[in-house]
Amino acid sequence: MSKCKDGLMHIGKLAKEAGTTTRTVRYYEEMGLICPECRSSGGFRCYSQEQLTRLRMILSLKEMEFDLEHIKVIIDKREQNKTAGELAHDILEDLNERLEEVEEQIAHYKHIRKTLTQTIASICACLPCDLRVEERLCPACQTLNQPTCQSVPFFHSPSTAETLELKL
Amino acid sequence: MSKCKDGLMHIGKLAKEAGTTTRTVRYYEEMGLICPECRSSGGFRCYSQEQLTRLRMILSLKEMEFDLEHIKVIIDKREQNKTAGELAHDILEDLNERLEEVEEQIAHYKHIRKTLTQTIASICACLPCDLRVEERLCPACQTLNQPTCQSVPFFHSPSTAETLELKL
DNA sequence: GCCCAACTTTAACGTAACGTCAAAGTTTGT
DNA sequence: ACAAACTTTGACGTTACGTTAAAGTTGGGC
Repeated sequence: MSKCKDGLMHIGKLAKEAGTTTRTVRYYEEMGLICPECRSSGGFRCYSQEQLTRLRMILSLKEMEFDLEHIKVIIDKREQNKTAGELAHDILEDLNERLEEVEEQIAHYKHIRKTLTQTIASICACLPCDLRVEERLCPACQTLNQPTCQSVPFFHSPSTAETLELKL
Repeated sequence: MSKCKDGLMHIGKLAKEAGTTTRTVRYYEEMGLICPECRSSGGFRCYSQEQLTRLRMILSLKEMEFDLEHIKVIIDKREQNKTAGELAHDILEDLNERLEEVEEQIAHYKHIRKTLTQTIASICACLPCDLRVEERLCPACQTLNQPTCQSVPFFHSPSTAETLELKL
């Protein structure tokens, strides 16, 4: 298997151990997130367990969908020689902020889900219609009330759509 | 105000009416989603109400976060001269598929939320610790059980982290 | 008819986080 | 010493526009 001096490893091993790709590791290096311990005489990157730990930390933060710029800020805080308590205080701010954003994402997608289910329901009403696009509103649609008809313009002539709220 | 012949409008008016930007409209044209009715003698794009309706439809689909390629497929279905019922059937497939994706998004973010709240809880346990990074695990952390200690490596020496699950 | 403000045109670079070649050099095992 | 497997740097592609920039067009007022 791949050998490297001193218990160090090349980029492929590092990536596999952390469950990511070599491209990702190189990109993180470009972004200043991680840096090899040294290079082999031929120029290969060599990493220690310390780098592996750091990479795993980065990936854990990425799972929480922090952007790389933010991750950089967060892991750099470790080097600032604060006490664990101070560090915890700082990091908790980031985590709580992120938590709020995630709550917003959940609310956002719930809103989309609502729109989708409503639209689906109203379009179901169009299933029995045999008219074609040029023929404007079918009688069934004409008798339906506003909310149900919101999706109608999608199927019928645009000229009739002007007076309707376009939900789809 | 801006005038254009025949009740047509230039791109700025169209964008404003639809609640978007001129750049977006031009981009959609590039992508083949929308196309001006004609051009003025000087080369300005001129749009009719029909285009406005189409643009609004596109934007409605975008609110449900369909990607543009998919939106193109969906709105092109209107031109296929099917009956409204057939069309409804087709579109419902797209909407239901999208609905499933959205459900997955919600589940995904709920998972992240869970990870975040757990991590926050465990890091709170580190708040009273006065030790610095070089000093390895503090006594308090050593006596804590596994789940609570998962976040410790972030604060302490990476060399101690090897034996712990890295959650953060 | 002329002028100017407001609008529009095309072109092109920037974004975020990598994926995916490509061509050339390195390690490693045999 | 040779080949397979790995690594290197470099560079373009992705999505849906935002943001200048430089130059041309419109429309209204005088």
